[in-house]
Amino acid sequence: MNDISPKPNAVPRKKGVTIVDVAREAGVGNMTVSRFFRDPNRVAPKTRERIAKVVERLGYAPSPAARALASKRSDFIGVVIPSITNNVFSDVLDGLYQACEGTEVQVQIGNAHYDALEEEAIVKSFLLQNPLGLIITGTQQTEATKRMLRMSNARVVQIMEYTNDPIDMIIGLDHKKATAAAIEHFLDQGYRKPAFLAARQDPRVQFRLEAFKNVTHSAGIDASSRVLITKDRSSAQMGSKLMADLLEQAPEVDAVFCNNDDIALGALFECLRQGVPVPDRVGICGYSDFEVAATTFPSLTSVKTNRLEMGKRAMELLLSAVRGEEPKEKAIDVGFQVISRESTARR
Amino acid sequence: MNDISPKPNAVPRKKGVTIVDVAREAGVGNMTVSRFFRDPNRVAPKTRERIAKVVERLGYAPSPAARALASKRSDFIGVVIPSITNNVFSDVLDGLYQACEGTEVQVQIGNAHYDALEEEAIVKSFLLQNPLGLIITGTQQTEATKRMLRMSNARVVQIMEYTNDPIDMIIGLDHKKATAAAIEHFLDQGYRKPAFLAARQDPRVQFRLEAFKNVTHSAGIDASSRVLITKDRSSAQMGSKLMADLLEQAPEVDAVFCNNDDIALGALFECLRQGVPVPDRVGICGYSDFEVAATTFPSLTSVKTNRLEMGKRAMELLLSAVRGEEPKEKAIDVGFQVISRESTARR
DNA sequence: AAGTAAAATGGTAGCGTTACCATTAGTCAA
DNA sequence: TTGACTAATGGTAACGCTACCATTTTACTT
Repeated sequence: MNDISPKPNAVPRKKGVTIVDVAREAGVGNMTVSRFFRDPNRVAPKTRERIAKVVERLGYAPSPAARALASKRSDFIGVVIPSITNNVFSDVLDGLYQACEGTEVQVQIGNAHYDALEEEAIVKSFLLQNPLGLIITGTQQTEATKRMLRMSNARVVQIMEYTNDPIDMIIGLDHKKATAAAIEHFLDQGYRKPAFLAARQDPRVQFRLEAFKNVTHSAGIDASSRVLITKDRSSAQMGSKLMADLLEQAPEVDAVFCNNDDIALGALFECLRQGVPVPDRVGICGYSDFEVAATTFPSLTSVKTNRLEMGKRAMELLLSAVRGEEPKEKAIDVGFQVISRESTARR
Repeated sequence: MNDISPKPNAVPRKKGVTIVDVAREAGVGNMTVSRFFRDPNRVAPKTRERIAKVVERLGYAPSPAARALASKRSDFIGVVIPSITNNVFSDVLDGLYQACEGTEVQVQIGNAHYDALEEEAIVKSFLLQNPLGLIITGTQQTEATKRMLRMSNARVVQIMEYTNDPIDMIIGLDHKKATAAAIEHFLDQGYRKPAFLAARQDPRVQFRLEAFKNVTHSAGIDASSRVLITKDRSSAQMGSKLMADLLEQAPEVDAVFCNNDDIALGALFECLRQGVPVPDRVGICGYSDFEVAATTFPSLTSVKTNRLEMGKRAMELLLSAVRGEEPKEKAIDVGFQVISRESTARR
């Protein structure tokens, strides 16, 4: 454990106005001032006004640390995601932040790097601080992580996936269904030799692969030689590389399902580079529906996963649970849409 | 101010092991245990070992809240950025997080939405918590913000820009120089009618525009009719739109400097769509050098801004300052590189 | 062995708030 | 007016740690 603590010579802050000063000036007890902040309508309107004035004049603001210590509760929400750079999560984050704007909650982000043990360590460190709640990605936590979360009294929202057996609450989508819909879209368009490109890091790739196998199998198609999965992280460059490999290994391919839009983007560029006509010779379907998908040429069919909404609702769910309003639904499916564009519009 | 505090019926956490328990079990005073965590080599090796064992056995971990209250100092670092979804910042964030991995600091992110007043509010709320330090984007803070920062005793690192007059410390690059280099690259390639596409939200656009004007002017070029700036946020779709507008308004254009790679990507696709040959008819240069730039077709010339490094070093700088090691350099220029690729490779 | 400086340790009083309960003021019906 | 209830308020003891300084050990000289 690296020691980051400031050396004794580091300057501490000046001391400020405390709740006691406010109470004295306003001619009330400190509990009343405390209440004024915690639950304003438990203090009489007149008193409220008086306190407000003093607070304003003195520039008082409650100390989060003292609050946390006295109440054994801090007002932050820990968010555990597997990557900060992956666009998928920045959209979710955006939603999370949007939903807690104007509230007093603080958000703290932990980056688990697609590693369940790192995730466990982050959760442990978060729980130590008695967070209001935690938001955590997926359902593949270690047993120890799940146990800690269950034993703690922090509320927990899992995101990105959907299951009816959440640790506490969950909001996400069914990646199998979403993938199945995409593959069926290929079949509808007359594609018969689909491929599957992915970066292994994301555990949700597994679900999607399963769905891919199921759907192709029921359609009497053997696509097993067209499944390419790298263990590197998802990126456009990796998409190009996978596409190049695919065209070499399985030149018969006529449709490519990419596990993320960056991979799809790379695949698309590789086709442009090699002069492979899209969508006629090869159809391409991405996953996530990044903003860029609508503007590529040809524009990119993708599975929209409503991440902004997911983030927003996850935070709302958590906040309402924290407030004591037990949500009617503890598992929410935000669904998906196959956005059909030019890259799969075979004539 | 929205009231997020849990209602009285919300469950507080179970009480845990305290420093006193550890001290008792280890047969030492609590100050020694406190030291054990704050500054291990101020306690004798034997004692240290004894404490370590008890800590392990009891599963003790210090309470951040109590620490913060008693020491008037908390161990978090506030990061203020103008957008979470903009890839530019996710790279910086990644660097920041990398650099504080393994340390005890917590990172808290505030999203200022490209709004100086919102930024001010965030800084205020951060300072209330006596952060170890703050990392803040750019140099365009309000006067009030700057004053608060100067008066507080939190260390501050500004990022993204470079100036020799930082609030405290700064690490970034000179966007004027970087832009000038890009435009000169255009001129070197024989382009004579450059254009400037941008989304106004980012204050650094202003610097880049200035450089664009200067360089074109000194080259005896009047490019004023080829400056297109939208106030919407930067995106590939916006890039396509701007490019389409540009081709209509100023068909003579032969080179396009885009203020961000997503805009460049959109512009590139628009050219593909309209059958405008890149780089022969029009050269395109992006800014930021996103990962995708290397894999587009044609591959995209871009100004690399070393954001990961910037993030890492910003955090390192801050941490060392916080530790009391006064950095020799309080203003660091991480520089840039014009990465020349196919999109400006005119024969 | 004694003397001195440095290293190691500990006692205690806060830090600024909230929980818990007790008390006082206010409201309304009879 | 009084009783009976509710609303409003306040006193005080934690909460778990660190700062400050005093004290005790240890290490090293001579």
